[in-house]
Amino acid sequence: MTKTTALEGSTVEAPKELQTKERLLQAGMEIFAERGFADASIRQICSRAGANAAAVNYHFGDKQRFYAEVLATCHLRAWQRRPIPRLADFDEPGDALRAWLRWFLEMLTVDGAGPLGRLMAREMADPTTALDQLILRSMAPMMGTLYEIVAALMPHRDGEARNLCLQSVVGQCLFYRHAQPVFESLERLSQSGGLPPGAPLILQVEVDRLADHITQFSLAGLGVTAPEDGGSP
Amino acid sequence: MTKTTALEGSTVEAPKELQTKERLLQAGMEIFAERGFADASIRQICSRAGANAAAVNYHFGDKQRFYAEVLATCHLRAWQRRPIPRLADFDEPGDALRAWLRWFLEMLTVDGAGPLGRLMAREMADPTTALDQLILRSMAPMMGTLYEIVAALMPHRDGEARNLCLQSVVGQCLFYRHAQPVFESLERLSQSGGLPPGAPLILQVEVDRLADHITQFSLAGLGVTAPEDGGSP
DNA sequence: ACAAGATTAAAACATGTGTTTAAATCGTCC
DNA sequence: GGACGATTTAAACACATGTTTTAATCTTGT
Repeated sequence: MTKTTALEGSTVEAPKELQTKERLLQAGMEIFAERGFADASIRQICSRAGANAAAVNYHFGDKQRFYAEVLATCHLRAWQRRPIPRLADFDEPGDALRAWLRWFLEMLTVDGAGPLGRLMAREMADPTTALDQLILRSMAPMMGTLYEIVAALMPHRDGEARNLCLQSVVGQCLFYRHAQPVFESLERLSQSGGLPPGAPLILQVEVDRLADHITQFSLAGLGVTAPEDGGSP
Repeated sequence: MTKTTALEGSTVEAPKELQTKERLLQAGMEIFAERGFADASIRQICSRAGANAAAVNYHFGDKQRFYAEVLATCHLRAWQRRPIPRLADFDEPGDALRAWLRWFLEMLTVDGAGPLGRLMAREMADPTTALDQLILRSMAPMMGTLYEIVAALMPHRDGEARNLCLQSVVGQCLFYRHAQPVFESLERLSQSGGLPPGAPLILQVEVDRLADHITQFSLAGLGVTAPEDGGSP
């Protein structure tokens, strides 16, 4: 099926073919995440990978199939780096919710966690033909595990109420991915004194504090607990 | 300052100059909203406006300044079509929150309400040089009015807690703009039977139901009320 | 009616894109 | 060592883009 006819049983640990293919995938993840599918140029990707401009077309066929493979690689590595927390792993559904939120927020906003979050956001902003694949492979399982947690937290409500609450939870997280450019622009504006005095300054927070806040806010919204009054210790 | 040296005191109600300039702005709003700044081509915009390919450069200088003017026009028309609900207009802060949410959701997701919501989302997904302008002119006032409402609803909390809650409220709304392509793709997938049986089907809801849900969820999250148990009548 | 200026129109320019082609290079096996 | 296939390289192709240019057309004031 595949075209790996040569260098199959070689004694060398890292064959050259996988070398540049791997470098292309790495560069593709970076640049597709930075610039999006349309704005990322094959020449730029090949340049960062230290390969010729025709390397992508040789190894992957065309830009679209290369992009699809980049998405698949992203998904695979993100999920094997840290598996998604499931309801069955916890005694209390509230703990499962907090763990899920921490996992989701990290994937979305922490750069070191891989570019899957950025690529998902880009695919939502302007979809390509690879959106269906991304939904089936990445998004649906994430939402499925969260739905189990939400269902355990509100067992007496019907599916539509659960879906609305699930979306309220997910929306709070997605905000911190989509608003990142706004944060940066606000920081820039506030340094140059271009902000009106009355405007409330929105600030970035660490993932742990975010997960704690969204957990409390959502548990209250779901009707599980009354929100704690604390916050400033 | 401006270059309107001719046709100034004409008796004609709709001078030709404003005709094509207005048509260009209209087509620009549509196509920039559909395809984003980079992917929208000047030729396509001029074609939809029934103008020559050089019309944009003649009337606005270049693509960037044209885009900035489109954003400004969008903002102006969206806000004069329906003013933003303010805290002072309501007796109860909860009513103000519900009205604000309804206004924000409509701007974000209802096509007839103008393309400002789409353009804001696009500018967040991959920013251009016009993001600062959009923040100062459109986003900051929206968030300012919401902050007043949130502050009235949680008078005993500090600014950081209020900001976190504000972002939780905004995130729930933004979800329904950013997830729209996912909704459409899910609908397509479910019709072709490509969805696994266990996957929870996320459905679109009307703006009024959304506003009600987010109001209840958020009031509970803010610690104002315990969420009602009802939902299915 | 005429002339001046604003507006349109068509064509060309420079540039960047994805992709293909053809030759050169490399690695491996007989 | 030499030959064969996989890989890399450089060049070219076809096309789309934003912008500029030049001439034509329209509008208006006198």
